[in-house]
Amino acid sequence: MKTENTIDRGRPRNADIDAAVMKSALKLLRKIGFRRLTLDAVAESVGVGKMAIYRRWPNKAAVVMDAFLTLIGPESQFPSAASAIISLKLQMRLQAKLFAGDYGKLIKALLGESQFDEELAEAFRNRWLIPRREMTLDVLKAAVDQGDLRADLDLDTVIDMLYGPFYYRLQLGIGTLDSSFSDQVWSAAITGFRASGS
Amino acid sequence: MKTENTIDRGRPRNADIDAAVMKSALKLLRKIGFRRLTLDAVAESVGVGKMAIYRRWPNKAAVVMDAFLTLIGPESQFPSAASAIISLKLQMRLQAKLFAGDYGKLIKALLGESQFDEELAEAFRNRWLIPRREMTLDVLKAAVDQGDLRADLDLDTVIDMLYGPFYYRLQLGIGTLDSSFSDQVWSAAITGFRASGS
Amino acid sequence: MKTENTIDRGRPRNADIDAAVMKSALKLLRKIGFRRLTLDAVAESVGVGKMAIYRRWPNKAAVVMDAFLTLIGPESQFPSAASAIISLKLQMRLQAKLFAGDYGKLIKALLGESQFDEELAEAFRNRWLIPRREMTLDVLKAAVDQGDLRADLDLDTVIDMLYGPFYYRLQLGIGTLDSSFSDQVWSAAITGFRASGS
Amino acid sequence: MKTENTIDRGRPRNADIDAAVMKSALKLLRKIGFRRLTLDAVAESVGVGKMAIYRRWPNKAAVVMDAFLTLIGPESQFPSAASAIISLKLQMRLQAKLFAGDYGKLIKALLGESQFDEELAEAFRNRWLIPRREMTLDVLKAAVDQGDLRADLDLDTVIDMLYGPFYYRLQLGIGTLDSSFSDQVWSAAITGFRASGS
DNA sequence: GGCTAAGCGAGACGGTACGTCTAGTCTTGGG
DNA sequence: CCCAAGACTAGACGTACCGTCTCGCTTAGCC
Repeated sequence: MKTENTIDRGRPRNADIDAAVMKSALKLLRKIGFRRLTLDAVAESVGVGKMAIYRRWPNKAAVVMDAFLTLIGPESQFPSAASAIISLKLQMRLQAKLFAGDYGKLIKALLGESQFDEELAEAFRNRWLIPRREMTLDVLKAAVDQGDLRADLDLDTVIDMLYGPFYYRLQLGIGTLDSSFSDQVWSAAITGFRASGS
Repeated sequence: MKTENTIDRGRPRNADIDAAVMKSALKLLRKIGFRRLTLDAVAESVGVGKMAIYRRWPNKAAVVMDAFLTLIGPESQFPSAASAIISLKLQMRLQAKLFAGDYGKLIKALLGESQFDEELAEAFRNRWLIPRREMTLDVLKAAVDQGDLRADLDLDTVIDMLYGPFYYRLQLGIGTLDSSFSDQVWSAAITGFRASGS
Repeated sequence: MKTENTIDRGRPRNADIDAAVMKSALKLLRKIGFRRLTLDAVAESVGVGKMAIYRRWPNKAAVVMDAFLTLIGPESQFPSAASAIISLKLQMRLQAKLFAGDYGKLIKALLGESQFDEELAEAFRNRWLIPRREMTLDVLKAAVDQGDLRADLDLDTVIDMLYGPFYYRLQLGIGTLDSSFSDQVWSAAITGFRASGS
Repeated sequence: MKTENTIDRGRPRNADIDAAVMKSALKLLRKIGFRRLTLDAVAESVGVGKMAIYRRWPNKAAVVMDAFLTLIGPESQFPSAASAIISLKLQMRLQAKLFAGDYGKLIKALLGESQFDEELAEAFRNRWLIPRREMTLDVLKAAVDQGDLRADLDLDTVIDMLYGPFYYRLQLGIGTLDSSFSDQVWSAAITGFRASGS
């Protein structure tokens, strides 16, 4: 996707720096939070000039976002299960667990910062949100095929109802995020959207 | 609530300043957003010293939050209707409309900032969220009494499922916030939580 | 001359800071030189924010120039003597001594920096050079009246010939700056410019 | 001086680069001055890597100094004349003209920068100043031989008195640099240092 | 009517991070 | 070994804004 049509000239960027910066950023992020995290501190801890960072990312938020997405990329796949809705249920439990832990803090911070930075928001949407929605969409379609959900649903709205409550509790700081909660949301949704006549 | 046990001495505060500051803050907020809004700018535009502001509010976020709450306070009441669930449906439509407009931007900013400022988050919870949840709770209880919702529900979770999707779409910047969306969420929830046997 | 027609409003500047900054600047200047002197270091050593400095002076050079001029202001007066040319001779010895010491370093740096900063150059001219030239001019006029110098001289050029060699040796780093040198310059000039017919 | 005892191996340096770099450096120097001149800019304008420059000169100042000296090298020789002091007079006029023009600016900048950079100062002394002083010294000795100057003079000081005023006016930005000024300095000096009894 | 306490406009203050800039060095692939 | 390109470290720069403090002045209520 990132096709550079220019030939590679000059000293190539040191890929280790990318990784080291993101790692350090995540570490500091967990320790002191987004606001108090400074790129000066990151640069110093990595033993790198600030320019090496600003050459790669436009600002602090972008660094952290990239770090987060790189870290979390492979996780939160849908578990395989007997039926699509069971797979969904299990995945929602994982999400609850994820949100309740350290990742939750990261998401809080990044989503918060995204409210003020459209680029960041876009990165969050494109690299975190949409891929996960796509996966969910596939599962929901399977559930429709399997006769567990009605065929006339707006599946986007279904997704919003399934996952909205997670973000809500995470951001608003109200209620708990555990599998009990997750299961309630799931079962209510499944009941509400169940294939009629069942 | 704000019981001052000291006798009022000295020059009393000029109440006009409170209003003017909040008004100016809201105006700037809409124009340039929370981040780029400075209290210096507010103070100057009002023709007031910064101290006059900091005497009234502890920080920038508090000013904006107060402005927001003062502005929005009377709105978003539950409309009266034939049944509780219909009243709920109408209120959700109002909420969708609210979130889609200028208020949505304010909420975005304040909720975003709340991720980094616990005091702000608390103010948001106590002065915006909880009052509205209480109202919703009453309506839901009425709906239970009226036989439209099962009696064994965790109503807090019900609220999360009803309103979570709104915040989700607002914060994530995905999808639209209109009465069609609102109605879908409502009807799915009502179906999912309907009194059994109906 | 510095008549401010605006009424004094707001918190007045703390005059101690002016003095402390200049003092610290001079101290650091002597220790590490102009180039390696940073206003960050000055600010920190004084326990002052950088803004407090930038509010008073536009840049590093201005701080140092001001410090220098404040420090040196009262010095290098013409000593009284039997005749004008003797007073001149004594003053030139003082100047040689001045240039050979710490002040010489300051002047080197400031004059060097002035080559790149016209404002600075102007300050140097107006607050250091011209006052001293005026004094010298008076002495030279007296010497003319006393019959020790011809009356048809361009006294500005005389001054250049008297003091040019000092700056030359200071800036070029060639030769020594002592009273022997000073006396040679003086006697050659006096001989060259002596009233004719002697 | 720069005797390399290693056999020439590998690709030979491209001699065109030396000239092109110095030319570009001079051009930029005139346009934006020493301070704002960057070797990055020079390298780019010449279409050369920075290393090609740093392989040839140790730093920015050296490049510019070299450019200046290469440019100015052949000029400002002593014109031949009937007597040594007349030759001196003519040369001083040339110097005045030189200082008043573009070369003056270069010298201003280089001498200014020399106040902060000992290497540069040394280059300036060794490659500009001293050669010219040597030439002047020869002329002054001839003048002594020809009976126009006393034999007991410290000729170094004589040189300082002859040329100091030029640098003084150049650096301090006071007075004009023309042949009238030059002649005044010359005649005063000649008179002051004339062989006694003449 | 004078006293006292607090409010007020203005703006200085310490602190802190920002993102930019440049010097001089290093590292690619290729000649 | 040279070259073009450009990444790299180091570190100062000048700006911005926060929340606090201080000045001279004003405005109330209390004695």
